[in-house]
Amino acid sequence: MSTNTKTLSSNYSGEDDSELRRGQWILEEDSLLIQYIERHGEGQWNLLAKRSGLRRTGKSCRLRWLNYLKPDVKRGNLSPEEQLLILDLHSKMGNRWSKIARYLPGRTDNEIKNYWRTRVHKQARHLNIDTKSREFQNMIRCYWMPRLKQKIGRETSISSAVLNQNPTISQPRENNTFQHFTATISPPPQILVQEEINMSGTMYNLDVEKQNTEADYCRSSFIFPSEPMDMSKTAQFPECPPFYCGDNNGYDMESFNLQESVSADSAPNFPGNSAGDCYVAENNWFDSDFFM
DNA sequence: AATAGCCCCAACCGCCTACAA
DNA sequence: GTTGTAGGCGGTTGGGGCTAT
Repeated sequence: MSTNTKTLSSNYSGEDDSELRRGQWILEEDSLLIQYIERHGEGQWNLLAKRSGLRRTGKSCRLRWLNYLKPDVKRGNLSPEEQLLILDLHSKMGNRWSKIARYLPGRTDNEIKNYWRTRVHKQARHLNIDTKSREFQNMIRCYWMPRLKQKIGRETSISSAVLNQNPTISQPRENNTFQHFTATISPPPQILVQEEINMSGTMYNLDVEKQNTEADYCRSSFIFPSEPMDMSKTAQFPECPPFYCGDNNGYDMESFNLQESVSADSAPNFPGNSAGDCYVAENNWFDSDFFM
């Protein structure tokens, strides 16, 4: 859904000048905003709203610019790597969308929040689990993230195979290879150093207010076995362990299917319950340092 | 083909904190 | 201490597109 395709509405020029406009932005408004920012820069949003000729609140102008018009805003579906990073960062930061967004260049806090509320909450709904519950968070860590890693690993091996078969093709340094992703993703600038977290072999300094129990929990060995992560092992992942892999809806989100796979009641048990621990441990899916 | 229902997401609101004047 | 502004967060809304019937 792009509001960029909208054109001047019939009643736009005829509206009462004293009234603030609301709702979808139109091309003319976008142009006005862009031109004003090109001349005067960002900031002073209330002043901008008055002087630019836009009949919008400063806040609305700011949101429109930051979430949509700013040149470096990335459009389109989140890659598996981005999804994985969101899931991981959310497990550490909680709903600190803007902070999470700093680790995903070009993605906005609103986009990440929408992703979380639509895709992730959807899974929780299907499983009849509260997203704030430990069960759901462990579901994400034990199944969802591994599946994303598996997907990333598959893509990597496929692209490698293609390259091997076509040695004349020059290898692009694309972000759809997990190795490249982990090697190049950089911590956001100007982040306060409060906590160091080793993520994918890179030390990140996360501005985490609370040293919450989730972060501690993430480090627990039964969630992340202690053996070093070997991406080649992703091929050993069960193709569809208790998951239903359909319903992609054009996104990379793997879905859980309550009926066919696992329900909240029958799910492998989580912390404090050995069944789930064993399941993960036996498959040895993670490395304890991989996302920490 | 029509339409009802669902999904996604841009945009909004209200509240909050931080900071400068 | 007060006020105004910017920015962040959580929740919500509404429109457009898609899908199932």
